[in-house]
Amino acid sequence: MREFMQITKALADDKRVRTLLALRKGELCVCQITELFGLAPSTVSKHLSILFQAGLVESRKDGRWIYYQLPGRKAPVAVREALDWIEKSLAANPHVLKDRQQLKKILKQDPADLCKRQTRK
Amino acid sequence: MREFMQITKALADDKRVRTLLALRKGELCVCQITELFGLAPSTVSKHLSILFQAGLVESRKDGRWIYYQLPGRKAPVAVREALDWIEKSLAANPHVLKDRQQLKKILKQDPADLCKRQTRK
DNA sequence: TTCCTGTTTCGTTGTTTGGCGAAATAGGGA
DNA sequence: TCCCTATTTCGCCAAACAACGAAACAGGAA
Repeated sequence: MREFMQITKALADDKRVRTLLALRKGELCVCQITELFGLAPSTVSKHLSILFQAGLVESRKDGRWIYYQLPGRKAPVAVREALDWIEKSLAANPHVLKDRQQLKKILKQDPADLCKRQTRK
Repeated sequence: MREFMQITKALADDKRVRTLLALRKGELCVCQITELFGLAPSTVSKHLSILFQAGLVESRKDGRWIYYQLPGRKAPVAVREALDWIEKSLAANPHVLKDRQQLKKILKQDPADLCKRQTRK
């Protein structure tokens, strides 16, 4: 019950749901997600921590960079079903499609530049 | 997006999730759910209103009594998938089984008596 | 009509949560 | 070693939220 409620609470914020949808196409580092939403890096980090603790994302460290991705096939049923549910319900949503367009632009840029701009703003 | 987030927010509270699971066996009136959780009637009413606005429950009026139930087959996909997800993830959960035992006892009592006791407490 | 009662609405209170910026952490590179 | 930088942690604030009790709202019964 506790674990399940951690998932539902993690999904009760649109930024976190949109993060999961953005990760469908592959892993992203914190600064790329930060750029997508226009939030402060610390805020995005908190969101990712909540998703992580619910088991909805995994993370991988590469030097100074931390990449987040959707969990693999061995994830708990509750997690897999949740991700399927989101996918089915929102795949065609205008807001989500807009995010994907925006993400395409972000992926063309150098992540290091994104980070530098974010810390100075 | 807005509608979907209404569903996720509605599910981000364990009383509301447990309410949906309690309704699997059939409709319940407010005072029966109130008895199940030991909350104030006004609190339960608010919870049901949130579930209703998210489309996760339907209601039926019978005199002074209002019965809540799970939505029928014509409910939106996002709602049906959400209910399936909850069912699959929590059907065997100890806490949920305990609720079901408690609900059995409640169903044996006269709803009118439940209500009277609740308003006086 | 006037009661009685199941439910909802309203106003208040204490807690949780999302957001930020500043400071701390961790991991290259000079 | 000492910087530089990507990310996290911490402390704070405002908004959102769960809970309650009191009052309002139905709808049947007298």
